[in-house]
Amino acid sequence: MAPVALLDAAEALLLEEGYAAVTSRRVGERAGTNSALIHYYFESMDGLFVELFRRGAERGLERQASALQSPQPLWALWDTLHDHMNDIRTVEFFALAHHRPAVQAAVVDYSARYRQMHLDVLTEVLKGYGLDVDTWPPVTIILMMGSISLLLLIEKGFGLEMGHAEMIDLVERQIRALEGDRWTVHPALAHRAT
Amino acid sequence: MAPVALLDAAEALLLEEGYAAVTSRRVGERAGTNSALIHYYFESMDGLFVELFRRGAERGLERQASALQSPQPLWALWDTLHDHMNDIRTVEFFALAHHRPAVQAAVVDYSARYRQMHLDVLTEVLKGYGLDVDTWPPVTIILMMGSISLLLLIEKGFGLEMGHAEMIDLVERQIRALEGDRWTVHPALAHRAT
DNA sequence: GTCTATAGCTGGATAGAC
DNA sequence: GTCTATCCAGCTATAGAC
Repeated sequence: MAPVALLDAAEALLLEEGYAAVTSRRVGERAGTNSALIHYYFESMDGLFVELFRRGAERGLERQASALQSPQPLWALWDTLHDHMNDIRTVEFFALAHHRPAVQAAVVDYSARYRQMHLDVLTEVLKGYGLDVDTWPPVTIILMMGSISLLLLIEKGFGLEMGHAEMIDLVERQIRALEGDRWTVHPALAHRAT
Repeated sequence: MAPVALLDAAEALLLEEGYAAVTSRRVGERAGTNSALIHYYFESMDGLFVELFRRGAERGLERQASALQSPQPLWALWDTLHDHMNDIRTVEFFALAHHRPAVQAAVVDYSARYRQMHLDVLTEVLKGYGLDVDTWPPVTIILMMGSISLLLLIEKGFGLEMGHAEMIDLVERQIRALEGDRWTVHPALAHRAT
């Protein structure tokens, strides 16, 4: 029995029922074993949650780094952000971080690394497009795309879509103005949820 | 003993320690009584959460309606959104909604009412400012201000502020371009957190 | 209305056999 | 490594005295 089976079980529960359903008993049961193994491999539930977060964040970081090498990095970033599974994970871990300091530390750590990576790549790209970076600093473009897509996904998950079409249209018009029409979905994004 | 004391106790726990700390025992204890009264007044924890959400949402709706009557509605909206307490409430209830259908229904209901109210007021205001509403539909302005301020508050709560200064500066430059310099903080917002 | 007491679960974590 | 068994704590909800 490998610890990865426990992480997979925990992830499935997190996505399907929220973090409150991720209990040692249920994770053990879902992995076809029992709760004692969680403490053997991860010490505590805190350890399990942190490890689960790290695994997902690390995967996301690689996927985005790859996407940003696309000939259309803005389209590629916008498309990676539209991942419903990633969004649920994000919301659940934001909430978890509120009362698990170990989780909060991991969330902050990876959020900073995401932002720095986006910044490193997009600063050059946006300058290359002739964007006036004094008026529109690259980090604001990143923050806007991230915050808008997060809110839209949360609301959509609740069945609330008032203004979403207009918002998506606006963002895509801005991207188009900088980067031209979207050509193809980057291979690294081909699996993304709609 | 009035049920409002139980709501106050529940609210304090929610803001201080997150929704996981809002248990019938702790709410009763904090209100100086016991858990049985919660079931007497609210039927169940679901009932308590829904009522707590409604009370906060109703207050917020009134406060924002009042703020939007300011001579500078955009500044007023931007300022009301910068309320840290409201933000914690929002995040906690988003997470709660994920596994309490009764809470989700209330969240969706009030979110739609907020958006509609913002839209009713700002559509006229923005047209009055000469904004090109075909390029920038009012609902997109509302969604952008809401999503950006939410993400900034979440991150700030975690101690992550990379790019925040630039983002705030950008938003405030856009508001200034439409509505001029901020003059005074509207009275209805004077209590807001920084 | 408000209390105490308690039923009935479910949780995290550990001890100890194999 | 993996299991069963178990401790102890916490939860929601209800019954019944006052």
